Amino acid sequence: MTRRSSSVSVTIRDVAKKAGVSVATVSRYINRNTPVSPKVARRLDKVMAKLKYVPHAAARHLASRKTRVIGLLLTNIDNDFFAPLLNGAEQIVRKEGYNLLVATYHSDNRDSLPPPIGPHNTDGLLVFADSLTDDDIKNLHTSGFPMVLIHRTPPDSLPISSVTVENKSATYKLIEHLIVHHNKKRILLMRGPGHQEDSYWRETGYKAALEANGIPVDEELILDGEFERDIAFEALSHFLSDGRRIEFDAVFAGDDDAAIGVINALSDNGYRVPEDIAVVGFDDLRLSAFLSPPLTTVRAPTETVGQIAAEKLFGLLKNEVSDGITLLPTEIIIRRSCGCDS
Amino acid sequence: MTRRSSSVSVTIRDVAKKAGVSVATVSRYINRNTPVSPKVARRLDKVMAKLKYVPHAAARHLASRKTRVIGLLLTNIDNDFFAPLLNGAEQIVRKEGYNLLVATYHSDNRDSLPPPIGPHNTDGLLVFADSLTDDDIKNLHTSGFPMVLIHRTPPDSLPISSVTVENKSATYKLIEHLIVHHNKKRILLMRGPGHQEDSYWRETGYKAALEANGIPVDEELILDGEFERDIAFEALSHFLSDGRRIEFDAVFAGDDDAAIGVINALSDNGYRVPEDIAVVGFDDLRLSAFLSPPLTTVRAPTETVGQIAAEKLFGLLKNEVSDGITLLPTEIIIRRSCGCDS
DNA sequence: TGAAATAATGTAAACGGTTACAGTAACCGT
DNA sequence: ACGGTTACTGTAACCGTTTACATTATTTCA
Repeated sequence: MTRRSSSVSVTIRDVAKKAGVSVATVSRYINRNTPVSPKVARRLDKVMAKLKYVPHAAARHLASRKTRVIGLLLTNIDNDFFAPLLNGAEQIVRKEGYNLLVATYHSDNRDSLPPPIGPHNTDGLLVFADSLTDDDIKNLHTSGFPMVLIHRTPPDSLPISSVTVENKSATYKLIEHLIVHHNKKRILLMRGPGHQEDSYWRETGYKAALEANGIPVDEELILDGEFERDIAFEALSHFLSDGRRIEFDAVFAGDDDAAIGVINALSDNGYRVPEDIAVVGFDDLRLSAFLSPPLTTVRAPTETVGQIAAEKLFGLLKNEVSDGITLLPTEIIIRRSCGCDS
Repeated sequence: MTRRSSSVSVTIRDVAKKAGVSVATVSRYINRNTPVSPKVARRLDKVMAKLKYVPHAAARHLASRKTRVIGLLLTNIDNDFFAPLLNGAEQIVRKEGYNLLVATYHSDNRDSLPPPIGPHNTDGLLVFADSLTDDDIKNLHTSGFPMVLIHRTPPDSLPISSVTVENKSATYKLIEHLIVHHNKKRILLMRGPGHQEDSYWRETGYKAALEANGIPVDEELILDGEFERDIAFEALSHFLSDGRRIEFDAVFAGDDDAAIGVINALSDNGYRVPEDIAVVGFDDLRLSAFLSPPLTTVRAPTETVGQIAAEKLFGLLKNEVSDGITLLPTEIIIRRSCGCDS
């Protein structure tokens, strides 16, 4: 027994020597890129098994200039929205025999460190929303680095692959449902994060629906919910305890996570949902059907987004050309929080 | 403009030449391990910024024999249980300037590939439950590879760090609550995955509580829920539609995810929760307080588990000795699904 | 049968860093 | 003024693969 752990120190040379061939042959057999005689193949199988040889990833990466790793850059993890996204991406990555490096970062962090993942440690990047600035994205793109954007479109209409979901018309339908089926006229909006596209298009859909139905947009009914449960809770609680007592009869929470905060704030203040105030969300999280009341929302195919984004990235790695932006359809899901009894 | 992307091909030698120093000096400055004169330091800062130099991770790994990556091996991702775990781990990993490689694997996959992450591409591993077999773990341990187990204890009482949560006494209290406060006598158990320790201890706690209260354990009241919503739903639906109509008045679902399946199966079959059947879970997922009815469960500090596990792993990397198994406390959370009106 | 084509293998130079070892320059105390 | 520190800096070997190129063994076919 030597001092060093065997599994870490057995190299391709050990295998080559023991099998009586050159390292090149071993390498070729491992990578299956040049045929090797059946005799040698069998011998190598045995030797590698006996020695428990595992190729050293870094050496491989250095020599081949491929990491066999793809990176997923998120703005945050602690939100039930991200689990299906990650899951979808991981499925494809695993199927392709790659590894997945997951990191959180936000383009606001300008002062601090550069993104922890990029060309130096991955073969390609899945970039969620505002995890990177437009400039970061442009730089990566001009350097030819494979990348697909998630829930955002490319800056300057650059030909960068992107997959996102339809926000505006789904929101429009959702708000119109509130107006025509439930006769709501004072619908409060919990806006999402400032620069996020989902946020922008949902707000646009909201305003379009109001206007199309002759309801003026009242800026006093627009709060910042940031697509986060706690922030939405605080924002609405503050709004409710504010002396001004502004009337409203429904809330579009921006997303389902914020909707939970909204429902909480409402019930803490003695409002019943949906009898007093209707609440609707967006995303259709796994939990949304099980809330009390079950949440009327928009179904976004988040796991599929993760899968398609990863598939596109692998397409890029295989030198296929970027196929532009994929907009996945969404559908409104009527449950009880809007006042329906389905 | 050259053909190759500049950001990928600028090496430490380019920096050294342009700054008029040797590559060793550049390396030393980057790694801050040997002091460098202030003059040179300033020059290097400028040159590296101008050239947009980013050290090539693989080359670094190969030379230093450190990857600055830690691996998280899960059995699956698509369960709200894993988001906080991942989040906790990622926080610590980021704080330490490391990267996180996430993979799913299961020790059942014996036929197929070896685990995608290990000594060849990480400096240490966070191993969740049964993602690895006992043998895999023993091998890694004898080779001296840093590793901390999550939600499982070491095989053969080996001195491997481990962090998990208290299952048995919490379950005991939960079941006893059903018996003494709600007078339940026929409590159905949805068992978790076969070899998982959480599963074992929860079943043990369940049986101990029944016996301590003079209720015989009835194997007919034990179903396999696998800690998964859909499986629990199917198992219970099948049980209910089975001709035998076995009586029961409460369900311990094993975990909260399964509890959702249980509640669904029950209401699909015309039972009211908790009036007809009480339901309790385990984990206290983010969503559990918002279910209808709000779920009585056990709070497990999953995000903290992720943090502590990662911290322990970094301790190991800094050559601290394994500090054995950490058992985090759990507490029962009474809400309405057990029949209480809190 | 022998030249040409084909298949399998070997040799050795990268890949881009780290670090042991060996210098050199400046400083210090006597 | 000089030996001994101290503080940086440089040279070059090495980390474990891949792969271009060279070489050898085996077929193929006129």
